[in-house]
Amino acid sequence: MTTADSHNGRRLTARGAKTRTRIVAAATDLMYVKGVRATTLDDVLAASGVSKSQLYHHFDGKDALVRAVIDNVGERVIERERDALGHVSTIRGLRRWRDTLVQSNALRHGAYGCALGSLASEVSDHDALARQALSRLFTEWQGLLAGVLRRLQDSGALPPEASADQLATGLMAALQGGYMLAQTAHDVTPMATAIDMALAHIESLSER
Amino acid sequence: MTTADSHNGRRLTARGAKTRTRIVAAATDLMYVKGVRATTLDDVLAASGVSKSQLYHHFDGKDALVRAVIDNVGERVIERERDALGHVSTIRGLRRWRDTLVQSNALRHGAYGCALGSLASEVSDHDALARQALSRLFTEWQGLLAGVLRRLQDSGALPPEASADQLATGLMAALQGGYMLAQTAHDVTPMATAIDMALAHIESLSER
DNA sequence: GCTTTATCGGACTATTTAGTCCACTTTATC
DNA sequence: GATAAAGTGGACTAAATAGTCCGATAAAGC
Repeated sequence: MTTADSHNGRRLTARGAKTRTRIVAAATDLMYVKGVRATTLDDVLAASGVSKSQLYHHFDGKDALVRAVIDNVGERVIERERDALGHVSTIRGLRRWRDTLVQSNALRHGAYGCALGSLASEVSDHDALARQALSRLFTEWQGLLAGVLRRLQDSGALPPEASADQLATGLMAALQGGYMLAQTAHDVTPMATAIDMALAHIESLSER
Repeated sequence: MTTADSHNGRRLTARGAKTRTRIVAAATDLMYVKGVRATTLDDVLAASGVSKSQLYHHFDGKDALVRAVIDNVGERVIERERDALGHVSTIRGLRRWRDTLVQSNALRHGAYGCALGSLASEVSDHDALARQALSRLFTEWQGLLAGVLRRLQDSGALPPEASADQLATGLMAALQGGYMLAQTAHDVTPMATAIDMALAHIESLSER
């Protein structure tokens, strides 16, 4: 993703790369807990212990930094989900995936929501490039879910006439909507209930 | 809801009430399309044609104004949903409700999301009072959905052992998650798919 | 009418925040 | 080691923005 760095063709020394990473890491954390707009560049500077000129040396401005954060969060989420879903081929495996997400969100009482989803709702109506990047990430994530569903079909645990893509969309919506309700209620229960309903539906398709 | 007005015990003349309404209406519109944080008080002033002293005369500050906007949006959404859901007692009625929401959102290519959901994700990590107000509104909205489901149970269209409350939570999550995915993709399809899956699940419970 | 209170306009202040600039240091390359 | 480019610190600027204040008008209550 080249949009995030303001100096594409430039040499980047190990020292520079390290600073850039520090900036993005600090911005990622801050924007997750405080929100994008509430996180000021000075906040990022203070948290990363970097000077202002460095930030503008590595990024064209706040929007570019936000896009770098999106890339960073996206990479981490996709990697996490690839590990969690890449080889799942049973309903039970899908339930274990659910348990992991719910328990991890329960630790914070659902307070911060989904790392990607929070970014999406905050950034969508401000920066079209960022919105598109997030859209691609959601698509990729959904693709991982669709892969699981197709493996279920291969093993006969899900009828072949079911649309894996549509079910994946529904499952992702349940997950994201659940995150949002949990965040608003400061209670993880609605998230768990929502995913459970989606999984129950998928499971029920093979029992008819 | 008394938290929104800074002068609770005070007299409020018809003129004053009108001004207050104008302010809230303008703020509601702006915050829906621009987002809460991106909407400045000067924006609200310009859009409502009101002076700054008036805004501070009626509200303690921006947070109080946001809470008034939440009350306003909440009232309108709940009233709309009460009209749309209050007497629904069939699956077909539920599908008509779905069609209305999807079509209305399709007009804007899903660009702005759910009026309540957008507020929720933006405000939750900043103002606890606002978050709680939104949480109550979601609960009330879900209650309307649960009412429909209970009427389905009364008429035998849904088995009595199903939990109307949990299904309502799942349906609301599908709706909100769908709104969010549609907003990110600028395409209403994922929202339609997500609600359809939730409705298919509800429908399937009576066919087993 | 008279008094009080609500309503109003808009200039003003203080602060925050994104973004600029320049002198200086480190690192890579030949 | 000389030179150029990357990296760095931090003061500075310009603009945006929340919030204050005061003088004035309109409305209400007696």
